[in-house]
Amino acid sequence: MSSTIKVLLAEDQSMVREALAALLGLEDDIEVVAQVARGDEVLPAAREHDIDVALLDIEMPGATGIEAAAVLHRELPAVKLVVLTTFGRPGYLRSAMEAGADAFLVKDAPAAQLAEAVRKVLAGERVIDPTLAAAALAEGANPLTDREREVLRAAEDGSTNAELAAALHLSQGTVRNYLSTAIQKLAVRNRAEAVRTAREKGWL
Amino acid sequence: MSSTIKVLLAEDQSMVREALAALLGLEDDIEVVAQVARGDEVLPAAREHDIDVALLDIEMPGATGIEAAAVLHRELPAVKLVVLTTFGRPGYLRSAMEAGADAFLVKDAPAAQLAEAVRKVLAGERVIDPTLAAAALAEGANPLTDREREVLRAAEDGSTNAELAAALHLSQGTVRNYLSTAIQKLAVRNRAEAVRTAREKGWL
DNA sequence: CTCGTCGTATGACATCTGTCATCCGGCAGT
DNA sequence: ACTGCCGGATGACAGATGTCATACGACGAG
Repeated sequence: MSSTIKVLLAEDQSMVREALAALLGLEDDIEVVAQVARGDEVLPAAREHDIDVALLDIEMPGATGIEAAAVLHRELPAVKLVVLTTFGRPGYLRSAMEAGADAFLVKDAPAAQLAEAVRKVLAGERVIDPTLAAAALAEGANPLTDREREVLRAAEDGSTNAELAAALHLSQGTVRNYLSTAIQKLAVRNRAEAVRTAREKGWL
Repeated sequence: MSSTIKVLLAEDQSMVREALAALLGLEDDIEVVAQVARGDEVLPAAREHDIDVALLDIEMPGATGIEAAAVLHRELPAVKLVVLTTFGRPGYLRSAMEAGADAFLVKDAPAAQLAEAVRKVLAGERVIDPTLAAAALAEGANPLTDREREVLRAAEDGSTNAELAAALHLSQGTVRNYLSTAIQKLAVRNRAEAVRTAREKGWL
């Protein structure tokens, strides 16, 4: 091994981030050279530190790990991307791969897989949970239009049609139409279930 | 230092759990002697390993960290309890303290606080984020009755009144009454918002 | 014993939500 | 040029939801 693998770690929960850093620190060939807590701090930190691999949590303020991955892929294509998430949602996997991720790990996988994944992506391999990959393929693509997603996202907190209409500059009837079509596409019975299953599939 | 502090670590996400173990492993005076991934495995593991401190994540299958804390407090009162959670919900803090927790940490606190908390609880101190403590006190107690909570919990996934009535062996009208009073108590405008704010406050 | 609260229930009413048909303008394929 | 889809809108209707008054038995506090 010529020199250590330089890793950027992006994860918003300090305790988890520093714990993961400690875990990776146990590996002789890996060095965590930068840590950030927000998605929008990833690119600047990556530029500053000349890293080999970026380890990105999806759920972060500022920008999601997937958005950060897309930016890194465009701006620093040599950097390998490992996306890490609590939720093994097939839609997340799909978006992550589209954003140029080289590996996709869920946090309830064994810890040993983390260092493994870092080494493998650097060797040019891709690391993906086969079960999840199958699920992502089986599920098909996101059937929702942009607007439908927007309305669903806005409806998540329990806003009424009137509030949604005001917030999105739409008529109340249009809001209901979008929700109605979304409900049908998702084969559920009301907006709450629609929001739920769309989230679950990673389609929001 | 007479001997090392023996810690049980309960957290369902392997990667996080093992990372936290690695973090604690860096401390000379602390030793993680047992790890479990489910709330209902806490007591047996604690019995087997003769531990000083239990570190309990709240969000776990089997039983929540708070439930596990209550059980440990009753069965092994000598064991100190550190409750750890992603969500700094005041209601969680309240329940954790009622369950006999000695420390309450949120995962986005600095990692150093974890080892600190372990040492402090062993020394008989209590460790609580002052901001969170203030919020818990300011918020007052949970105003919802048992049944209202049950119905709200059941309504979380978007079930209709008919489904809720069937699931809870109630009449449809009664379900609506409970939801109505819950909505009023929480000062919101529909069940979705009610579920949301109740969750947020840790009242479910 | 009485008062308040909880769990449960009903009926009536007003409003919100979900569905459907229908329409328009824009834009991408063929 | 035609077809189809998307974004946007309206109106009508049925069904779900939220509110309110009211009722009853159980139970704990006073």
